[in-house]
Amino acid sequence: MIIASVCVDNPSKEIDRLFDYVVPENLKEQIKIGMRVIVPFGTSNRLIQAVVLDIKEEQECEIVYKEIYDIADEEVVLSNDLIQLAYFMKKNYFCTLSEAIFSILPPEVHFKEQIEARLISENYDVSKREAKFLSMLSREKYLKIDLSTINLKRSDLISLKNRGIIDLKVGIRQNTSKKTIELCRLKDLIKADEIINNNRLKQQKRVVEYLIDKGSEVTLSQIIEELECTRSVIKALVDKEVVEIIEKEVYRDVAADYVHYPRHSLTLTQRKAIEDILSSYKNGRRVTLIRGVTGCGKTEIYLNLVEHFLNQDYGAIVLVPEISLTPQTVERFKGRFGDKVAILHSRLSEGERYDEWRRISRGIAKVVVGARSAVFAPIVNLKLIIIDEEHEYSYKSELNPKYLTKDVAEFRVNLLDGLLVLGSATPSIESYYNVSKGHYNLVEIDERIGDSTLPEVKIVDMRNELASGNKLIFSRELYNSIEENLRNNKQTILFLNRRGYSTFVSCRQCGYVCKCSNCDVSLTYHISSNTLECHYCGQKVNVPNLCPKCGSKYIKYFGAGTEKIEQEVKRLFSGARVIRMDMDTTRKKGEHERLYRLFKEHKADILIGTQMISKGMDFKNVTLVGVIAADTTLNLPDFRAAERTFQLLVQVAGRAGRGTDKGKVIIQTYEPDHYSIQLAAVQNYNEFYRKEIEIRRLLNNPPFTDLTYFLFTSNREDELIKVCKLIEYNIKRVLPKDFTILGPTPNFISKIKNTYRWNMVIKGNIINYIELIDKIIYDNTRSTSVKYSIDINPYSLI
DNA sequence: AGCACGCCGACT
DNA sequence: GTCGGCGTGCTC
Repeated sequence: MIIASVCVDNPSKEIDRLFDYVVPENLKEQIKIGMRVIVPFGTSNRLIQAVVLDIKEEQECEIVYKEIYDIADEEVVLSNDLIQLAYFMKKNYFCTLSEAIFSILPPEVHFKEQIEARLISENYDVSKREAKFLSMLSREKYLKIDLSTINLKRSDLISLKNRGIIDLKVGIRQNTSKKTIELCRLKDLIKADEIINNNRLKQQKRVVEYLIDKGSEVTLSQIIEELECTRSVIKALVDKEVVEIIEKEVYRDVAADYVHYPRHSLTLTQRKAIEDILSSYKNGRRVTLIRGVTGCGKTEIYLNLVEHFLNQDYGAIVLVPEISLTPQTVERFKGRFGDKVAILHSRLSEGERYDEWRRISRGIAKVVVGARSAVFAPIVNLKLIIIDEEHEYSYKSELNPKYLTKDVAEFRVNLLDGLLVLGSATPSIESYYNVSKGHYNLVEIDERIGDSTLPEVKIVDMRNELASGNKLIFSRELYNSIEENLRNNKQTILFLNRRGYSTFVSCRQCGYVCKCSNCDVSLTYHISSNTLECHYCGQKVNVPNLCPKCGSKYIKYFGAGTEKIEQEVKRLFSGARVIRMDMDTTRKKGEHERLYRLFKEHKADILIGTQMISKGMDFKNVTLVGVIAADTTLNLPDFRAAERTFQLLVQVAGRAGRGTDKGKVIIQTYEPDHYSIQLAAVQNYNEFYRKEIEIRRLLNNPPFTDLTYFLFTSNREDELIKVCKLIEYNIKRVLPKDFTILGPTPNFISKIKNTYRWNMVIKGNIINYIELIDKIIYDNTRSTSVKYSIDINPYSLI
């Protein structure tokens, strides 16, 4: 008897183990490790998907195993290296094997069980509820049943079947259908001749002649379009067996319209960088970090590296932070490698992503360009992974498993003897630390491509502005520069990492601040909707005319967001054409690209935006970048605040002066002496690293230790506190003395959507204690209202 | 996580 | 007596 051990698609901790199934006779030849199968599961045998992880022969066994219902695809979906990756993730990220496996597979291949029922006997004795259901059924044919809309449970249906009242057909339905096109071709040439010689059938004759002329298969839609005929003409020919229609699977084309992107001649620096990377790879170095200033031509280096591996028939993965934000990168890769490139990002429809995924796994696409999850792409013969802007926080998954893309990529290249290239102008402290320890090879590039030079950066102390009587959001320096830029017909980018109009609304008489009723945060005023909005739960409320607490009418708006900047710009610089890009203006699909192109084509003079405009965008005509408030990220209670501020400022500054004209950057701040602002202004990464790494060492923060962040949530505050303390006590007993446990304490945002939040942080190398701690937390929360999430080395401790 | 089973109170 | 609410325990 052949037994297959499978991992079922169920994220629950309770069943985080393999289950054995008998492989039926008809599947014995086809079944392989890494295949997706459908199995009956649980007492009611509902059908779910699973992945085969082991196949073994067993002579006799005491347990009666169930049989595998069917295979889900013809091919293996999880290659051996990806299976090993799943185990790696389970071991490192506090997640179940199922969570790991089903985040490696594309999410859209999920199955839905489909139940159909038919009435077979009307002589029944049933309950009212059952009778109501039976009245919907018919004797003649099976009807699809949606369990969520009827008042019966699965077991009730089975009971009806067992009593001989209905018959059931249980099957599965794949959520994402393959897209097919209809191809038309000649079937019978003699009959075709008859049609041509028959003068009465003018339209049919045209179709046949057209097909003969083309000499091969033509799509149905093409015939209809070109001959301006209808479907019925072709249908008639099909009925006469003159032509036949075949359905062929097509892949939805994700970036069909690309223009060829020619090979650029490389600069000496670029050539040296490539040689360095490849020779260190030959010497067994798996990882190279490129630290290159913004605008130094990293993409061209990536393109050449990919080409180098493609020439040897190896595949590559290129990761960029949230790809839709950088249409340029897609253009370049598609333009250079054409159909060999697959694109994977979050804004693809399910069908599109599924198609791209299969193009990859079948080896049709050799290169994938994508966001975070594309690191799992089943590239055939994978040898190269590139992570651009490697420091970006979007490379850390916020969902379970909370993997760091770089770790996954490193695991994969180590397994496949491949090469990992990390690129950034401001590498993460962790990565650069790996360089200093000799784990990574380093390539540094300090010159920009062509004539463009690094912009001149000015730091403006906003305290002086206020002291000099300037109450505007813009300093005099920034104001004058914007005006000058408008006069010279140059473009300006204004950056502020806060959306909305004002960040909080407060009463000047009693100090009351408008807060969300569901969350522990202040509400943001949005002028476009004239409401107060909660950025955590989305609640919108009307602005009070009078203070809800003291009844005074001195309600005032404090703090500026992008909406306010937009309004101020329009007020102060009348005639300037303004585009605002933030979550509110780019929510609609395609809106992001539209605004990007508008600005690129110089249809606007000033671009105002949040984080989303800080990376990847390349505007030649931008000579001025203004950072409205550099301190917004600096003062958060987070050990990475300085690093994030530095990175953000360098990235934003890099948007200026990418063309021939020298750029200018103005950074407004209330803390002009802070080292991350000072060093960002002169773009001195090395000095920043030296300062920052010392602080990390002193405070024992990553990369010197692991930080494990536990978030506990519940809508019952008292129980939450009790459980947290209990967990802390139990963990303290098992962990060695060199571990530090911080907390448990209420979270920075102590309540979201009426759910209370407490957190706890453990400092120390935790990897060997994961299972133990996981069990303690699981046991202590099991029969309570407390939910938890665990994150190893999170990007933010807030 | 589902889902069934089983025990207990409410109600035609 | 039957309906349904939720605590408990299992899933090859």
